Amino acid sequence: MTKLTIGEVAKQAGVSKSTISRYLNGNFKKMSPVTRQKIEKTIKELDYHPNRQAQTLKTKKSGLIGFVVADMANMYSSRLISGASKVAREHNYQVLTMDSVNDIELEHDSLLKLRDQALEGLIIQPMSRNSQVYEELASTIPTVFVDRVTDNKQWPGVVVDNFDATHQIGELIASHHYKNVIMVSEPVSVSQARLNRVNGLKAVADANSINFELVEVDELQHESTRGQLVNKIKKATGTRAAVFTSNSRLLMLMLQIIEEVGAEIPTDIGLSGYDDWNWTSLTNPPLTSIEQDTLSVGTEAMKTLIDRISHTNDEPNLKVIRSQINIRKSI
Amino acid sequence: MTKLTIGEVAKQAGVSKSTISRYLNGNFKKMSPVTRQKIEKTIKELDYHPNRQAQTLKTKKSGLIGFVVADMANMYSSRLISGASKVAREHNYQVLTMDSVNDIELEHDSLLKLRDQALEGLIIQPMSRNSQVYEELASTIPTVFVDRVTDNKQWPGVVVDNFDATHQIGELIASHHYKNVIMVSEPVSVSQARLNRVNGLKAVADANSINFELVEVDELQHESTRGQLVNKIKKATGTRAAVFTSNSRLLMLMLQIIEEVGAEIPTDIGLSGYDDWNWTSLTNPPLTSIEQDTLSVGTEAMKTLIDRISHTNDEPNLKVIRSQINIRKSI
DNA sequence: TTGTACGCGTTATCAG
DNA sequence: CTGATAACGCGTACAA
Repeated sequence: MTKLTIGEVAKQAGVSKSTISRYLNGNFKKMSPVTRQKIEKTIKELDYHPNRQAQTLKTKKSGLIGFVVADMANMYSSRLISGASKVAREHNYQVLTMDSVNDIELEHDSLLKLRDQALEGLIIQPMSRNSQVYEELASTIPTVFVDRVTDNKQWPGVVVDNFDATHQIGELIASHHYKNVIMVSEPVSVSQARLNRVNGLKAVADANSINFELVEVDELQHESTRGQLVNKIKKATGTRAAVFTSNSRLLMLMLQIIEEVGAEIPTDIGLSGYDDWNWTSLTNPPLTSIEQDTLSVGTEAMKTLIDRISHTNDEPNLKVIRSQINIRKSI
Repeated sequence: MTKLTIGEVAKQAGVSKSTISRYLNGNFKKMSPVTRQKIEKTIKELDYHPNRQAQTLKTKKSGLIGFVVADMANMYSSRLISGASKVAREHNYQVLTMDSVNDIELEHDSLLKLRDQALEGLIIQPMSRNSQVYEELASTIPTVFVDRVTDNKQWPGVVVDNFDATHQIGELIASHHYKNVIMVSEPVSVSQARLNRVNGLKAVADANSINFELVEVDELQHESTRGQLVNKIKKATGTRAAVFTSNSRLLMLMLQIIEEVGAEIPTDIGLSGYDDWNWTSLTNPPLTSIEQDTLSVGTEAMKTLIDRISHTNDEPNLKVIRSQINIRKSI
């Protein structure tokens, strides 16, 4: 059994390699229908399919796009890929995914490995605001950054509207005449995104002379953490306070605690927060929440990347994906 | 600027391409330290790195492993990839991920695309129990199936212990002298996994003459669905009943409903179920739950795949990953 | 309309 | 220890 190459097909079909190659690449303009059908037939018979590596070596087009995510095991990253893959598929690209596992060194390694793959484009959910490798890669192949902004304003990016989203929730809270806002978040200083979320909410609170308190919690599983939160809620109950959490777990935890304390939502206390898992419509009452459109971040990133690859649009730009505010009954 | 190839490096270093190639592939056995250092130096200076496509074309080793997941946007699939990627990285493989998006035709297409990529191995979370493409690919390159069993017993696979896990929970329930078990699940017949979960629990119930009821729910967001469940719980309260849910959303929903009804856990009613998001330790009381070790499914799959690639172990085998039973205070 | 011949960047076989 | 040289499988001027 001789291995199946374009040459073999040519022999079987009684034509030359060039003709087969033309057929494969859709150059039918100058090809007699006879030979075309002959080729089609033998290709089907032999079940031949061309070797991508050889094609790539020749054309420099691998059909591959690299995607380095911060943490594959995180819902956020995987939705990113999900959205990006969809668009990639529509444009006949395949996505080579690498996981940084929240480790800046692993990200570095991943990037280096991707560099040698003749990628046509690259999407990065960056661990840092800048780096030598970013520079090198972004200057070599079309690159788009997602989720986190970088220092270099020349690089196109797609991010989420953290400030605006909590700002909107803030407006909602203000319109319901709350007097206090308690924001529960994991440590804020380590993440620009968290900071933006705090600022968005705080801005409205300040503007409306609503009292704003930030509660930073860390070890959620600790009894003491829970106890601390229980006390906070007990004190806040009936004071026209609204609780806002910066992620889904915290939101669920607070919902639990409020029920445990016996307070009514929203009569005794308001509750809202980020929902990463899509469950806030199932509770009683259904929770007003912010839903990040991570999928769109992925699709938009891939779209702008493909624009760049085809030079449809080479302008540096930062796209902001609006979060969805699900207004329900907890505020 | 002439592009950087092995030939260019050779010229600069004053040696031949062959020598450079030897250097690149670590064949230092027969190489003077002098030339070795010379090469090392110029490679660093030029910042040269070899072209993978050319290497692959020559060696047939792409360093690529394909992974087709059922639904990238699903936590289960992404954890699978996460685990697999980790092992792949340790062995210097890269993972080419494709998303079937729960569509059998898209899976087919993905598989066909992967076929042309000179993959060294393939992992599939299959949409069906068998198919022509599975046969073709599995007979061509080392392949491992994950999460779902296939008809062909020759194919290695890694799955989760659905029956055993719920069976264990059943034992726990029985040991606490419950008289009724209410299992809440999404439609069972469409999924072998769900069926196994039901059967595992039912088996224990039957063996211990515990009354077993299966409640299938579909449209969770419907008011009527919720109403139906509320009624069920009201009736069950105080009858020594334990509720078990087959996924995380349902578990959360039931927790909510039980609290709404005013029943105490576990005094008035028991509660347990699958936890996909790791939140059951945060509730009050902390919930006894089943945690699937999806990550391990991914790592084990990649390990057996790599064994197959290196022919360390070519036996057909089905690995079963045990779920973790988190015994807490709700049963 | 089709075929010839060369090159893409690398590895491997063989001499030397 | 090192260097020619021939593949790997394909695309494409150029020629016919």
